[in-house]
Amino acid sequence: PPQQPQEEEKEMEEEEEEEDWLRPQPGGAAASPAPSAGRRVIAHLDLDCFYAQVEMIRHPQLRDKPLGVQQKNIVVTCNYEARRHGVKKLMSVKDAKETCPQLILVNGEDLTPYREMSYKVTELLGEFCPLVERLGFDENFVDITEIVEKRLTQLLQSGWSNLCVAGHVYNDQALNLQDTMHVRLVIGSQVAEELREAVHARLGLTGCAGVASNKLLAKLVSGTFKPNQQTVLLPESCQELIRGLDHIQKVPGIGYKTAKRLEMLGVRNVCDLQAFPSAVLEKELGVSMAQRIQKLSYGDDDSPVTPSGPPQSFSDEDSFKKCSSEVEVKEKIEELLHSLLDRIYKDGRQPHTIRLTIRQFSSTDKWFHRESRQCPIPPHLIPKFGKENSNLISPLVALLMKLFRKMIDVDLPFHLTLLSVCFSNLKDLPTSKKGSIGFYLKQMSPGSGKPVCGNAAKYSLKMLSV
DNA sequence: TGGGGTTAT
DNA sequence: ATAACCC
Repeated sequence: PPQQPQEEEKEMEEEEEEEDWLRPQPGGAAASPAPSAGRRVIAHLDLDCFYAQVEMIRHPQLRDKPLGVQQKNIVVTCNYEARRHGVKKLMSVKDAKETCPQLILVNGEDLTPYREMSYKVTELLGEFCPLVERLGFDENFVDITEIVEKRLTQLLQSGWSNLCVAGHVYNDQALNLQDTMHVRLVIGSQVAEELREAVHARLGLTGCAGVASNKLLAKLVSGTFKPNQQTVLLPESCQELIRGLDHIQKVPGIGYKTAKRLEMLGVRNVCDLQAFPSAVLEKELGVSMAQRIQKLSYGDDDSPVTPSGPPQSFSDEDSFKKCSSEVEVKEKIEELLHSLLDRIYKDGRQPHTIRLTIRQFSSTDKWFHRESRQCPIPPHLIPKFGKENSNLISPLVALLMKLFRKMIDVDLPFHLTLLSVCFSNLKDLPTSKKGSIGFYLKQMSPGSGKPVCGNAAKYSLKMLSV
């Protein structure tokens, strides 16, 4: 049973109100807790080899065979059977076939099935809790603080009985149920297990979860036990986790460029970054970046879980060996537009900006150097996005070709290796003159019994606050 | 090395 | 518009 509340003096801070009863023991090991841990409980969910899992659902007969997902000349991911045979993520098709001749490859250049399943996962998590943030197609952060808080209250009322951690505890650290944060994180591990079970039961997908007091730590800890397992990080093991990273680029938020700049300063690992003089770092990287990444190096991350909501942009791209004539460009652009218009139609919102991106061949500087031009979509075209309108294609192609000529002098030879079209600045459909949300939600398309606007209706609660 | 995404400047 | 970051 829990200790009784201790009727001691009110402390100077108004920070802790109802939980003086669970303070760490004065004699207890006061190892370094996560800085600014607060009392949040964050779960990070990371689906196992996501594209390969989706393909195994689409083709059940391939489930027990070594399976890879191919885009162009690359095996972008593969199932665990293939990994047992030595196939790695982002291996070239040639290497993969040599490593594992029985490897079965499916083409994954069209992301539609993955995108759809990805949003199903995010929406499912959204049923548990409103604070769900997507990271790519296969990861989600969930701020489960409120769920944990509710269960903690219930637990206190109903008596203690047995509180059990779900899954692994990082570093096998012993639990101290006198510590309120330990209790919260244990409850968090139970919630995370329920999230994973729901994703598996409803969508047939497995994945890993990490539970910790912030996003950085939750993400780092989720990978400790790898397929289909979960791990909770207790604050005292924070330094072990973060210092265990062998290179600074493994810290989420420190990418390729920043890692190179840090290396030039002699900063190679997380300990180096922790110990590096702040003033020097600030002069080198700017105050904001310097302070942020140095906090990250201590496992300190106060960034909130920001609900992603519907996508802010829709893009479609294709890469190729060579595209060197205007006619070819036009053909590729038309292809990209067809699938994009379909996606935008299903979303229900209207884009107000269009962008064309290209990559020009260069022997050095292999795949950097993309350029783009964007412009507003002419107002008279915008209403046409609501309908199944193929006559949008030609004005949009014309617009995109204008953007193309702003980047490329078509009278000179050129060599493109990528084209990409992006629609952004998405706005909800204007509300009808009748004006009410009810009217809006009841709009049906002629044939089906479904609302005209999928996501617009789905996310229409947002309109109430406008 | 693919085909996506986001935010900051 | 680009550059950085994420998957």
